[in-house]
Order: sequence, then C-alpha cells, then structure tokens
Amino acid sequence: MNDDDADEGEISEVGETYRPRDVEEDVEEYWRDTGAYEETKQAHDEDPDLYFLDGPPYTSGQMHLGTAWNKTLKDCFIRYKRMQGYDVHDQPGYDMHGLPIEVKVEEELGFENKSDIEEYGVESFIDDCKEFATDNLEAMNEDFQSMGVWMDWDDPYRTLDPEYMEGAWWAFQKTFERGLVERGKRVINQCPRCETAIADAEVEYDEITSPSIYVEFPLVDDEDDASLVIWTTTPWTIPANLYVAVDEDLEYSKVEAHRDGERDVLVVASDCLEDVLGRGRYEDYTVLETYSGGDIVGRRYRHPLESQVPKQKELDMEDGVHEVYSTDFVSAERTGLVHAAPGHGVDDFEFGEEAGLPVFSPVDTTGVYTDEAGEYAGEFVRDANPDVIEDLDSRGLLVSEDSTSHRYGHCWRCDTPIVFTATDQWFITVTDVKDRLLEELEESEWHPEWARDNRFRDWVENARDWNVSRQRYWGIPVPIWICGEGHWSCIGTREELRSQALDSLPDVEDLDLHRPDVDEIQVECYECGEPAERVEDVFDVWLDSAAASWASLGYPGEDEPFDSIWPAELIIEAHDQTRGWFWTQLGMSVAALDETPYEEVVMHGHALDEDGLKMSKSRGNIVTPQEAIERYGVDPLRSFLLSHDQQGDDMRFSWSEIEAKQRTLNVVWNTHRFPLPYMQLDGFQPEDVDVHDAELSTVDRWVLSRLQSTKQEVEDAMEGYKPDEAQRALLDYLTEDVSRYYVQVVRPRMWMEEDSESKQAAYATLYRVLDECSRLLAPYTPYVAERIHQNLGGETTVHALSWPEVDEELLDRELESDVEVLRELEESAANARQRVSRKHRWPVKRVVVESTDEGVEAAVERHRSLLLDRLNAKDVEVTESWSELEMEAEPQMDVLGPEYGGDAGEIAEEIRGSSPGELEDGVDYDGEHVDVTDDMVEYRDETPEEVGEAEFSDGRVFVDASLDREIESEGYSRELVRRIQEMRKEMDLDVEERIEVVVDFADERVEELAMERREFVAEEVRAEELRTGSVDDVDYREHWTLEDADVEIGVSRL
RNA sequence: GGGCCAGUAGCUUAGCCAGGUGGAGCGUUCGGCUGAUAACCGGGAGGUCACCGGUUCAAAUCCGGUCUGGCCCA
Repeated sequence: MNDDDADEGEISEVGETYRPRDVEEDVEEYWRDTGAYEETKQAHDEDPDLYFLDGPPYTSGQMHLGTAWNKTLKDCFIRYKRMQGYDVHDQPGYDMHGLPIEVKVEEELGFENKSDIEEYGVESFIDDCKEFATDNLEAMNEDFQSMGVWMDWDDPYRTLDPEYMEGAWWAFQKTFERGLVERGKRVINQCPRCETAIADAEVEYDEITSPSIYVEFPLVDDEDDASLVIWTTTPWTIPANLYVAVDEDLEYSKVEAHRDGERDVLVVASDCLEDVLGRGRYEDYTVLETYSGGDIVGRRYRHPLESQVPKQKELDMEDGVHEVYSTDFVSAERTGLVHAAPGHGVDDFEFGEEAGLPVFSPVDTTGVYTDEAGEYAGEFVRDANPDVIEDLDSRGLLVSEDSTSHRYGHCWRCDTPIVFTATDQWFITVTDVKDRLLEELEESEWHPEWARDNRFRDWVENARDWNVSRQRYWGIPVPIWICGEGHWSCIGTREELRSQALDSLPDVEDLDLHRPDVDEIQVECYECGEPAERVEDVFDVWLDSAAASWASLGYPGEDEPFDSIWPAELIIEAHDQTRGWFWTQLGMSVAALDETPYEEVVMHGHALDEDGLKMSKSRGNIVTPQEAIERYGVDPLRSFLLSHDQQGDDMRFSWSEIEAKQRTLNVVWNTHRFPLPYMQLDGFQPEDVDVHDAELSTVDRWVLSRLQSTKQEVEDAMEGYKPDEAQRALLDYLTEDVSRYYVQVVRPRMWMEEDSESKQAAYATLYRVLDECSRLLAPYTPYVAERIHQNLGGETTVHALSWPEVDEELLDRELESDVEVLRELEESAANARQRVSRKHRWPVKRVVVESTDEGVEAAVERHRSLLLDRLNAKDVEVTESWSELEMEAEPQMDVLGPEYGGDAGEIAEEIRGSSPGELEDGVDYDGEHVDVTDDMVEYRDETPEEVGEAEFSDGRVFVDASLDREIESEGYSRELVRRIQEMRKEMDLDVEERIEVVVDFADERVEELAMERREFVAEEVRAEELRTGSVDDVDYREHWTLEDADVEIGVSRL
C-alpha cells in the first residue's frame, strides 16, 4: 500500500485493489495520529445528551462472535446517533465480581471447596480474583477495539470500583427502606460444590439418569390398610417429606392387587392405574372404590421412613403434617400423587408455607445430611439414594424401582447437579411491587415488540422474589449489620459507613468495600446503639449490573451526570438477557426508585455456527472474531454481522457470506477509485463546483436523486433500529445504481481530454455521491468509510461529520422511476440480443418496446438519446401491440378464481392454449357455457427470425438484429478496435501512447467493411497510421478471428 | 413438560402483519465488456416455501398439529 501518504484535504489517486487489512491498518494509524476519536467526541460536545448504556460483559472469558456482534451493533448506533447530532454517552462497562470468576481462580489454584479458600486466606483469594478480572478486562478492551468499536476504552465502568459498589449499596438501602428486603428460608438452588445458593439464572439444564421409584405411604386408620402411591426421582428427599399432594378434581381409585402371594391396597389416580400396577408386576387387581381427590384431602399417613428418621415422629405431632392436600402442581402423570418436602422443592415449599406447615431440610450447604436425618446423617444426599430405596424395600413399601433420564439443573460454572434446600437467604421481594413492574415495563419501547409483549411480560408476571445473597467471597458485600438484639442496620454509602462505624475508618476514597476488610468493621446499631456485625453474605452478581444505570455514573457519590441524563435512553443486548440484565435492571430500579431505568431496548440474537447450532467448546465449532478478521478484515466482518435482521433472531455464521461482503465492499472501493485519477489530473476542486449550478445531465440528476432517496431509506431504517435494512439500501445504491449504472454511463465524459462543463458536472456529481456515501457507510464499515473520505480529500475524520441531510431540490421521483424503466428495458434488450446471439458491440437496427403502460412510453420519449446509447440501437419505438402473430391464451386465475370458485381450475384448462378466435364465443365445460372476457386471458405469441424477444414487467422488448452494410461496418470496426486495444494492453502501453497499426485481412469483404471506418478505428486506438497489408517488421503481432474472419494485426510503438 | 422466536434455491435471505401464478445477493453455468481490468456487466439453470391437516374459489402468507434449531422457564 502506498496510498497512506494521502495528503489531507486533497484528492489522491489510489492504485491498489481493496485489501481490507491494509486499509484498516492505515486508518487505525490515522485515527491514532490525529486523535480522531477525541475529535469526534469534541465535535458533538455541545449536542443534546443521549444516554446509551453498555451492558457489561463478564470478565471471565474473551470476546466471542456473539459479543463481537453485540458491540458492533452498539458501535453502529453510537456512530449513527452522533452523526445525527447527539452527545452520545459511550462508556463501556465490565462485570467483574461473582462466582464464575471465583471458580476460575479456584481452578487455577487447584481448590476443591470453600475450606481451601479459608485456608489460603480470604484476602489473598480476593486479590487473585481482582487480578484475574482486571487482566481479562484489559484483554477484552483490546478485543473490542480490534472490531473498530469506538467507546471510551480509557474509562470503562467497573463493578469492582468502590464508587460503583456504593451505587449498589445505595439502591439496596432504598429498597430496604421501602420495606422490600426480607430474610427468610426459601428453597434455593444450592450448589454443593460451591457451597452457595445460585440464582435461577445460573442453573443450566442437562440430561441425567436418576432412580425412578414408586413408593407406598400407608394411610392411617384405613379400613383396607390402603397406601398412597407416590413417584419420585429424588429418593433422598423422602426423609424430609411432610405432606402428599393430590388434585381435588382428579379421580382416584383404591385397588386391591396381588403379587407373589402378597396383598396390597393402593391409591392412585384412575388414569394411572394400569401403568402403576404394570410397573409393580401385580398379577391381578380389583377396584374397591373410586373417589375424587377432594375426598381424600385431610387423610393422614405414616411417614415411610419414620424409624430411620426419628425427627419425623416429632414432626408428626405438628398440625397438618403427614396429611393429604390438594394443590395445583399435581397432574394425572405417574401416580397422580406427589410427595412433597417443603425443605427441598419450590412448589412444595410455597404451598407448605400457605398451609402453615413447618420446613424440614436436614441437609447442610455441602449437600450432606445433618443429624436431623437420623440414620442417613453424614451421607451425601445423592449417595444416599440406594440406602433410602433399600430401606423402603425392606419395609415392603417399594412398589417398583427403575431409572429414568430427565433434565436436571446443574451449576453453570462447575456443572455439579444442584440440590434444592431451604436455607436462610436475603430477598428483594419484587413480588410486592409486581404491579409497578408491569406498569413500568410499558414505559419502555422494545425492538422487536414481541420481545416485550410475548416474552418479557411473561417473565415478569411469573417472577419470584429475588434471592440476592450468596455465601461467597468475591462480590459486593451485603450491607446489613446485625446487632446482638437481632436488629438490622442497612448502610447505603461509604460516608454513612464511616460515620456509623465504631472504630475510625480511612477517608472515603481509601475505603475498600470488599471482603474481608468490610467484615471487620462494626457499626452502631440504628435501633439500639449496640455494636453490630455485618452478615457474611455477598450479593448475587446480577445485582451488580442491575445497578449499572446509576452506579456507572458514579451516583450517589456524584449528582452529575445522573441528574441530567438518567434513565438510559437505549440498551442493546441479546435475547438471553430477558431473564438477565433486562430483568435485573428493571427489578432493582423499580424496587429502589419505583421507575424503569431504560427507555428503549433493542434485543438481538445469538451467533450460531454454519449449521445453525450453538457454538460451544464441546462441539468444537467455535469461530473466533479474530479468525474472521485475519481472513477477511474487520469491515467485511462488521458488514456481515450488521446484515442480519438483529431483532431477536439468531445469526448463522457463514464464511462465504463474509467473503461476499468483502466483494461488495470491493465494488464500493473500485467505484470510489475510478474517478480519482481523472479528478486529480484535471485538478478538480470540490468546492469550485456546486451540483446545484452545474450543467447536470440526466444521469447526473438521476444519481443525485437516488442519493436523496437512499439517505431517506437508510435513515428510516436506522430510526426503526434496523441496521440490516439500512446497510442493504446503502450498498444496493452503491453497487446497483452508482457502480453498475452511473459509472458505466459517465465513463466517456471522464475520458474527455479537454475541460468541459459536462465533465465538471460529472466530477461534481460523483464527488457529491461518494462524499455523502462515505458518511453513510461510517456506522457500518468505519475503516473503509474513513479511507474513502480521506481519498476524496477529507480534512477531518469522517466520523466527526454530520449525517447528510436529504436535499429536496435534488429529489426527482419521476426521473427515478423513468430510469428504472430504462434500465429494465436495457436489461430485457440485452436478454433479447442474447437470444439472437447479437453482441452488444454490434448496433441493432431498432428496438421495439411493446407496452400499454403510459409511463413506459413517456420514459422512453423523455430519455430517447440516453436509451439509444445504452441499447446501442439506431432507433427505438414504443407501441401498444407490435406483433400480429398467432397468439395463445393464458388463463388469469386472479380473475377466474373469485368469479367461478371451485370450477375455476377446469375453466382455466379449457382456455389455456386457445387462440383469440376460438375464445370469441366462450368455452364449454361440464355442459356449462362460459363467456370469456378480456380480463380472463392474456396472450403469448412468437417472433420472426433475427428478432430477439424478452419480457419486462410492463410488456415486451423486441430487438431487430438484422444486418445491413452500415451495421456490419460498424460491428467489424469495433471488433477491430477491441483487438488492437487488447494488444496495447498486452504491450503494456500507456493510455496516451501513439502507435502504428497494420492489419492483414484474410477476407476481402470484411476488410472493406472494417476499413470504411478507418478514421474511427485509428482515433479509438490512438494510431498515427492504420494501414492494411502483410504484417512484418512490427513490435508485436497477433492472429485474431473477427466473428468468422481471420486477421493478423501488427502494432508498433512510435 | 410449558412460553417465545425461527425453518423459503447449494449458501445468506426478502416476501408473511393486511391471502391472488415466490424476489434478491452469493455460488454455479453460459455469454458480454475491455481507458475501474488480479476489475466490471448480462442471461440461464436451480424452489414439494420443514412436514401433516384445516379454512378459502385461492395459502409461503391465516388456523391447528408434528419435526428440527435457538432462547427462556419448569
């Protein structure tokens, strides 16, 4: 690349083809050297604020294709909004706390559980976590910049900064003050390895194999000694069973059944009877009685393991324990009865709480039974399954035993199957403000709409109280202190902590809020003044990012910019964030501030592999952005990413599509490159010619009008958050209109040697088009946009410029539709030519356009000379009906259908292929007579030889390719010109270099025809002399065949 | 097991909300152009519109179900 010496402010020649990586390197350097990013920010300093909020990626990995897509979308909108005249808030963020990082650090240190951490020292562990997160941040910062994303990389918000953590404390305190913080037993997902509660969002579901057992629960005081039959895949929860659930509206049967000489009386749902008895291998059975679930509600049973678990005998004394209840979580599956352990199941717990039942959860944080589990104490719950089954069997209570595979929750980080246990946790009771959540949800606008209406609302409606506490180390400490009396004191800021602390603390700036430092601080209880200790828990990491909209702004430490820009106007994230950031932000903000923290949401999809499958390490189908950048470049990759409908849809990765994007950009590149040498040669100064005053030709006016329409289209699409449509409109304009049409038509004007108004107008037009397009391209492909802008003599970075406005004066809809017609005719004519094998180089006598559309005729009349030139035709005419040849009828179903209903098909068959005469009297079908009206048919016909025919949307085009002397003469002379030009190229001659040509024709007739235009040929090929005769003593010679005629051509330099 | 989204040519997709003989780009193939030339342009071939059923004179489009993939939940 040698075009990096492009002088600012001057049009430069570009000699190379498009090499994305070279362009990107050059532009990167230019941006660095000129401080382009700062310059751009400065240019919009005084504009109205726009608070875009970056969703913080988690600093445990690196950029993948999904995050690259996400940041590219964000960058695209940031650049666009800036150009639209906004001072866009562009601070990136990083989510740096939490269990995932702890797990990674534990892995590095070879730790297996929490006691390893305690032994190692919490302080050192915290330091390691911090280092890990910070290192990753640096790497990710670089990754994102390599995608050409312009954000404030020097100053990201980091959830581990004290001022950020304070934002979370403050909001939690607000929530606390509003009475929405609770402590209580809840059934939570416990990871026995990490020894902590994990959020619903942190549970991943995988297929596992579990025992599948049917168990008898003997009823108390039953005349037939009947037992309830329950089914479970978690035998280990039976020691904690407190009640059995049925559906009151379901029918149940009491049956007497026999196997191996034993008699059992069982109660199961009637629909499940056959299945259960089959599994139990019963030989026969008799239904003793049927009743509804409601009839057995309140019946008592004996706990099947009461002798193994003595605690169950105590619990049996309590009201309501070991009774049958009707709940809404029962269905007629398996047995239609559900064993419920409030200590180990969410539904079980919630219903148990309503019914006033106790919670029994004899399992510790590591998933090991406590002493309350009697004989099972000390055993890991899942390992106890066989013992439980054996004990049940030995008591004769096991109906059947099998195994089943089903989906079960696992810890997302260490993949350990979770255990549901009821433990003490801190909650934000979002269920208390659900109405407000649903109201505030309406205050935000979502793209696409269904993301909010069909998805997010559903999630919010079903949201449960948010368990925000984790029994871990690396996170924001829960700011609650408890005194000896059990009073809670909630601290909201560092300043408040200082003033409330019993010992004197360092200045606010030097106060770190992390564990273990904060654990050592005692505060004075707000209620009784006694010393209070902090609870040991840290926050769920989702609470960190939930506070981003104010915490990233340094609030409450700083009032500005929070007071002036909150809430966020725009957030852009993938669809997995419905349960994540979209939700936690809304939940936290409504709980603390009673208001939505964001106004507009753009939801995009995930990046899938080439087969539409998720990219994952285990599948080994991961494609990294770096790989794609190396192979094709950043701009092609961005262009590819932004070409997808991002509104909620997943994207399939495709190498060939990136390659296609690169080729499209290559066309754009060549389009901008084409006029540069001519402009430079003529010393064209953009500021000297205004397109409004220039002598514009039809195509000039047309391409400028199309520019206005394109700007409008692009802007409309961007305002609707559809960058894919915007980019498509722009690239279509550049390739279809500018490259494939305008540049083709305008070339001869650029080649004119002497200066002319016409040439100046062409320069001005193309300059205007390219200059504005470089700005339009900026949000999508920032590098190549910048390069084009610079090559056109841009004085500042393109990204600091304003979005080009639509110039109504240059808009001419009629002209646009005229040219659309002309181009269609041109295409059809090319098609017609091909059918009679007539090259475009050979003129044709005339082109006949057959159309009844008045617009077509008008367009042709208005632009006759342009069209003749494009068609390479001597004449063009428009007629309503040109051919009188035999015509064949084609039935029109859109008319026949509504008219004849079910008979339309048959009538159509009668009509098809008939001549107009045959249809004059109508057709008969099935004994009925039908009149055939004009609108029911259209006719096709055939054309004479030497006339090519092709259709276009409003009719047909006929090309009369018959030859006469003039046409042959012109054709052969042009054939000759092309061969000589080819030889000039092979000889590597300069464009201006003069030559001498000698041609030896084998065919006299061809010689005569071609030489009739000797001067034309000589001028075209810049020959001082063009003669015929034998070729000898020349610099370069070659044999050719012109159509069927052999010639030998000799060319010599002068 | 439930909710949401998607399934259109070899590939990427438009069309679907407001039903009337399926468009485009890439690839492929044939051809053209030859002062953007390691470029550029045109034509052709290529589609049971995932599958099954329903509504309708008429369904890619509306309705119900199935399958596949994705996200979320249980």
